[in-house]
Parts: sequence; C-alpha cells; structure tokens
Amino acid sequence: MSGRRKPYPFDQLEPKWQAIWEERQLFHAPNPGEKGFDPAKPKFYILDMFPYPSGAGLHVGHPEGYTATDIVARYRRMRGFNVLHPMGWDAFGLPAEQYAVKSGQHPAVTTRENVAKFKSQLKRIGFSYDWQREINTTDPRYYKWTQWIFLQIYNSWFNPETKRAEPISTYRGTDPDSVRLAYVADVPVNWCPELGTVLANEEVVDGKSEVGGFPVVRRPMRQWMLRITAYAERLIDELEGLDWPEGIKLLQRNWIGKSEGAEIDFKIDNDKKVRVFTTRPDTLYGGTFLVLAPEHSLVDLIVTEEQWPAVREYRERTARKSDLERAELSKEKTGVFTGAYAINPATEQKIPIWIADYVLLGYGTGAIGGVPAHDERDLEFARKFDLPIVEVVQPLGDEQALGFVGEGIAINSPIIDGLTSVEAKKKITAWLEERGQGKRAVNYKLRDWLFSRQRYWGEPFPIVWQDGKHRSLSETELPVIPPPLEDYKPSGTGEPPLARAKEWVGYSEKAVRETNTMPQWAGSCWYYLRFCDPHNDKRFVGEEAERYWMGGDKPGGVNLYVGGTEHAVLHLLYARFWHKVLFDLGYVSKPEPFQRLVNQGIILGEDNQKMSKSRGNIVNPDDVIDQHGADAFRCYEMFMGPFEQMKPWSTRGVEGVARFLARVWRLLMSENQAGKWELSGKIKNADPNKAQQKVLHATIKKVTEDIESFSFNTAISQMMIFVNAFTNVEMIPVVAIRTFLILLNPFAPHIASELWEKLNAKFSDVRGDITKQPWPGYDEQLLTEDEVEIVIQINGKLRDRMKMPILATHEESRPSAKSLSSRESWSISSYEQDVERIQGIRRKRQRC
RNA sequence: GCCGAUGUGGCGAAAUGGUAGACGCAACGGACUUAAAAUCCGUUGGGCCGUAAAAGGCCCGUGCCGGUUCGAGUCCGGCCAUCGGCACCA
Repeated sequence: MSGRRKPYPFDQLEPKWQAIWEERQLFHAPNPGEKGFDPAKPKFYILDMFPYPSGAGLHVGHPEGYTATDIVARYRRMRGFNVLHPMGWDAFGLPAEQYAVKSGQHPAVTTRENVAKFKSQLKRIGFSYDWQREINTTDPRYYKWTQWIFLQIYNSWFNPETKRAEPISTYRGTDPDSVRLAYVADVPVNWCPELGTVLANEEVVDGKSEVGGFPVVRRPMRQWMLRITAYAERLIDELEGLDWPEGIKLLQRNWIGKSEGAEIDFKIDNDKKVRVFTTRPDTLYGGTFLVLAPEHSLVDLIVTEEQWPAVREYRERTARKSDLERAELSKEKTGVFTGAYAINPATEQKIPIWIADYVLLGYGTGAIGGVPAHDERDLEFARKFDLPIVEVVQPLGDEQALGFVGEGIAINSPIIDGLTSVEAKKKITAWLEERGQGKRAVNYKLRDWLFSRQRYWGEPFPIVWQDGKHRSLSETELPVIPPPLEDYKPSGTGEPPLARAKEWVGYSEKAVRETNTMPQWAGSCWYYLRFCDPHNDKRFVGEEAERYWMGGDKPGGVNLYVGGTEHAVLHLLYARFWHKVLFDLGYVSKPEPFQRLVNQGIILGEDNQKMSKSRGNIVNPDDVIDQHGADAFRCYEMFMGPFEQMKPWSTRGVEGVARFLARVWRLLMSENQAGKWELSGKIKNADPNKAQQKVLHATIKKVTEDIESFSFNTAISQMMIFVNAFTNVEMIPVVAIRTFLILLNPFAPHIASELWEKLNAKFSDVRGDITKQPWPGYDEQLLTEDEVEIVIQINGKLRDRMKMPILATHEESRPSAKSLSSRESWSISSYEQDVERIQGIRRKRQRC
C-alpha cells in the first residue's frame, strides 16, 4: 500500500461491499416463476450497449454510460421495480481475428482473456449487473440462436399485401428464392483487398474501410443479402412512438432516405423504353436529355455503331474507379452520348440518351431524365456537353428561374401551366398514368443489407449448397460450429477461410457447406432478447420471460437503452429490422426493441482532444480507482457535465469529487486517539430543525428529478450543497443523514453502504441493507419559504429589493413607495404590471 | 453544399422569460501546524465612483447584429465559429 494516507478507507470498503453483493447475489433479477420473483412489482429493463472486449481494456468512455445506467438501475430497485440490468460481450470481430492471423492463436483464446479483463475492470467499479445473465456472442450456446434467427429470416418473405413478414410457405409464386428475406445475389460489393472481405455500405467511410481505413473497391460478387428495404416504410413510421433523441430519429430517417415522386417511361422505339425515377414530375417539360448509369443493362441494346468505342471505354474507366475516386473526382461531370434518342412523353420531342457515372445503378431505376434548368447536377452536365436548357418552373420570389430547384409555378408546360409545383406533380402524374406512361413511385436510399463476410471469426451460415442451389439446415443441426484452422488469414481471392477446411465443407456426398460468415452486427441484433432468458436451451428466449421483460404499454420493450451515437444508424437500424421480422412471425411481443434511447457524450482527453494512444492522453479507470476509489470515479464521470455532451477529462475535477466523498465520510465518522475511524458523536436521534428539513427535502426533490432526466451533474451539486450545510453543525439528526445516504447510494454505493452499516450498528430505528431501502419522498410544504425576497426591476434594471411574506396579498405585494421613489429619475412604465410581475415571481418561488 | 448540435468567468459548468455565474476546479487571504500536507473559514466576471479603511453606489457583461417584451443566456430573424452526420440518392 502506498504510504500516503487515504482520506477515507475506500481501498478496504469497496472490495468488501463488492464481495458482499456478489455473495448475496443482491442484483440478480429472477424471471417469472423462479424463486424470489415478486409479481407485484413492475418491471424495468435497463440496458447498456454491450462492449467489444478489446485487448486494450476499458477506457473512461465505457463507464460513462455504464455508470448512468447503474445509477438508474439502483434507483429503480429502490423505487420498487424488478430491474433487469445485464451485461455481455459482443466478441466476434476483426481485432481478435487479426491477432489470430499474426499469432496463430485461436481467436476464442484471446476473446476469453479479454473478456476476463473487461469483467474484472467492470466489477471494480461496483456496477450492479446481474452477472448470472452474462452472455457472449461467440459462445455456441448463444450463436446457435443467432443462426436459428437467420433461418427464420431465410424461411420468410415480406408480403406486400399485409406489409409483414410471413413464412415462405404462404408464398404462392413460382420462385420462393426470389422473395426470401435472406437471399443470394450477384451484386457490386465493397471489396476491401487489405481485409480480404466485402463490407456493408455502412462500414465504408469515404471510400475506405471503417476498420483500418483501407481502400475499398467496387466488384461484383455472389453474396448473402437481407431484404431490409422491405421494411423501409415501417422503419421510418414506427420511429414515431419511440422516446429517442430527435436527432437520432432524423439520422435514421435520412439514412433510409424516402423520396416520393413518379416513374416515367420514355419511349425509344417500338419495343424499347427507358424508365426513370423523378421526384419532380412537374418539370417533365424541361427534360431535354436522359442519362443512364454506365452499368445500366439497356445500354447494350441502344448504343449505335459509331458510339460503341467511346461507350465501352467510358464504362471500363468507371468500373475501375473505387468509390473514393468516384466521390473525389466528381467535381467535373463526365459522360458519353450513346447515339440513341428517346421521346419525352410531354413534349413529344426526341431527346438524346447519355451515360454518366453521376447516375447510380442502385438507386431508383438507374436512369434519370435530365432537367438542366431545375437541377444543379443536370445543369452542370448540360453546360459541359452543350445540351439544351428549358425553364419550366417560375420561382415565387424574385430569384431567376434558371437553376432554381425549389417549388414554384409551372411555365412552358401546356398541361400544367400556372399550377403550383405540388398541384402540377399530381396532375402530370395522373395524366401519365392515364396514358400508361408513368405512375406514382416511392424510392429509398436504403439498400438491402449485405450480410456475408469472408472471415473466420463470425457465425457460419446454417446453409448448404447442392446442385447449385442453397437450402437451410434443420434446427436440430444447430449450432454450426466453425472448424479449427491452421491459418485464419483471408485468402485474398474472395474465397472465405472456412473453405480451407475441406472435411468440414463436405456436408454430404452431394452437398457442401456455405463458407461465408455473418457480420459482427448479427450477434448484437438480438442480444437484448437473450438477456431475458440467457440459459434457455429450448428456445432463443422463453415466451414468458420475453413477455415479461419486453412487455409494457409502449411499442418498445427495453425501457432504457444507453450508448454512443456511433451506433445511431448501423446497430440500431439492424436490430430494429430483426426485431420486426421476429415480431411479424409472432416470436416477440412488441414491434420495437428499445423504447427510450439516451446517447452519452464522448469524453475527451485533458488536452481537449479525442483520447488516443498516439496523443498519449488516455485515462485508465484502474489508475483513477487506485488513487481515489470507485465511488469517486463514478461520481466524477457523472459530475463532469451534461451526460449527452462531449466533455474533457480533468484530473483536478476527480480530486474535487473525491474530496466531496471524504467530507461525507467525515460528516459521520471521526478519528479517535488511536487513529481509528468511529461513528461521530454528533449524530443524534433527534428531529431536524427547519432549515435542515428544508435542505434535506430540496435535495430529495432535486436528486429524484435529476436522475429521471439524466442530469446527474446537478444531482451531485445538490448533494454537495447538503453536505456543506451539515458541515460544522453541532448535531446531525440521524434521520436526515440516513435519507441522504439513500440518495447518495446510486451514485456512490460503496461508501453509502458502509456508512449505512455503521449507523445500523448504533441506531436501531432502521434495519437491513441500504439497497433494500425504499426511495424517500419529499414534502413540498417544507420547501416553501415563509418570506421571499423580491427584486424591483424598473425598465429591466434592478432597482430595489423587498422582502414580503410568501402569502402576501395583491395589495401587500405592491412595491413600496420608498423603493419606487428613492430615485426620481426612474420611470415606471406600468405600475400595475409590476404588481402582476411580482405576484408571478412569488408564485414561482412558492412552487419550488 | 445539405441536415443537426453547441457557443456563458482563468477552467468544467448552473439558471420553468424574472437578482447571470448555483456546485466544483484553479487562484488568493486567514485559522490550525515548528513546518508542510490534509482540514476548516473567507474572497474571487470586468470597469468606475466612494471611503482613512469599510459600508455603499453606478456602468458594462452569456459568439456577433437586429427584433419581440416592463424584463431575453432563455423567444423570433439574420450572420460567424466549432463539432458531428450525410454527400452526385434524381
């Protein structure tokens, strides 16, 4: 032990209480029907985004959210809820595998070590997780059910009539494989040569892999896809009933990117036509050319003899470009004329058909009608290639029509002239529909989810191939466990490492196993369900347990979900999608997984920079706990500032909070001659005086409300005010200090438990552990002042103060003549108004 | 470019339209101590007037400009800066 004396013995009492909690399993939440389950209590499910157990261990960012949920969990328990508060490990993923590639060690070994480290670090902070429910996505007993859920998805289709997933057996078409929610397709994928795998759109940032930052290129490959686009509409609409930050909802809506408009057919000749998607059918008369994506299948059919060489050359050039290049070199528009023409159905004019890489094959129909006067990109293109420009929208203001992309009045458009853009859209769409040349259409930016990876360390697909066709394994064959390998390295050719295990791949004489694995997101798409019933080996989650913990009168099952904004689109969208499929199939009771979502802000280094190894500004929780204890660490994490805001770490700040806890300690404990801590003689079985009563009840109120609203920093401030008020008093009433310890307990449970125990040894008025105590209520009456000070403002300036009884009458609360006349130069705009104002302020004071 | 968040002392931050800066850090002064640490008490936005010293008083101040209001950190309009997301999505 260090020679320096601790301000209070946290180094002894913290391990002591952690051992007691573990021994008595105080935070275990029994399921309905199990021993100790109390059906009279309402449930509350509080969840953290579970971590990837990296080799580096915990940093101070992790426990920020975990501390907040722990405070809420402890608070809810004291309020009489059955609280489900679990923790687990999202352990499939690249780092463990890359380490395996280097060392030859099986990733399961590294994972086990890292989990042990994370777990011991979390335990040191004193979190009240129900460790009996710990899960690990790489455990075969867990991923057996991940594979099982995949089978449900594979064996379902989205019925557009009912807008729900249904078993594939209800599909009446000829080719069920074409409608499954999990399907195989040759798609242009994000291929990352360095990582040797394909990546989802969401995993590619600025043309580079999100993990590692390696270049990513487009390349067509045969891949497993999940039909998330079928749920686009519901994923937008059903955000409505969730208590999520508006910003996160918006992020999801934008990612899904719904646009309404029309599909319009442009005739080329008697047997060919081009279909385009537009959100502005009202600008059809301004369409002076068409542009197809270079990869568009129609291109082969329409290119004229003399244009072939140019088209071929352009297509090859585009195909070679990586996403990064396509994005970066986009400053200048490029394109090639196909030599073909189409008829604009409105003007009946012949317009040229071009190809250009600013038109994407994957969105809409892969073709657009160029309306240069009212679209920036089309305008740039038309100017570069000297194509005609026709203005068809008149802005309402004094802007010029050319280049105007907003809504206005239709002009030069015989059928819809004079109509507003909104009306014009409706009318021209109806007109096209009548003539069979177009129809209303909705498009989404969201693409289907590329679900396969060419990696070792992930869930194998429960699929085999026979005669070139895929089929699912039966449930009884789960889990499909990956074979051990000598070499985990990706092949680089796109063939997954699992393909090397020849024996394993040969499923039967005729059938071979699928060798792709699932992406890391798979395990985290449903872990919150497994927590409800983690040891069930008959079902992915027991029906009763699911109904209880995921139930309630709101659409989302988890009451509170806390984690970082970095998962705003990926994890949260994928999990919602899986949950909806399971809901449609009748496996879960609510349509949404997470009711209330709160995002924690990032913690920066002391230098106000993002924490990183290279900057050397990383703070290790272990060091902080060694020096100041877990309670101080927890409280500082919460005291730093508003929970959702980004904020820098401060070593001095931790010291301040540690001092506060030491003051709490010394409020109850004093040192005797032998240097031993003993309960202070100042604590007496007596009634608090009026002022003490007031600060106590103000503290109960503030702490209670602030926990509910995630304003933990101001809750701690109020507790500091309480302690300051009781420092240096002659006598401390035991009831007041008991109540205070209950309030402190969620924030600093070790010290609160210890002091509570010390009080119990001397005073016999209350029994039992602090965690079993009910949360105190407060009495508004005790908070009101008898007398309030009111400031007199004249023309907005502070001019005088006056004291008056809180129950003063209207007459009595008039500013006194003295305060108004003491300076002649003050003018009073409205005397009566001032009286009203004073009344108003007084009412407010009274209320708080 | 579009969307969103944020902007308050030396620092982290508080403030249902009603005394801006609670609480904490740092700094300074005092008590205790042989001394230091720890602890406790006090001062602390800026400028000016006042006084022997006090007491006291005035003006300015929440990124910038304007507006609404008796009264604006808070509401409205316009700008600037920082951070985050999206980015040829027709």
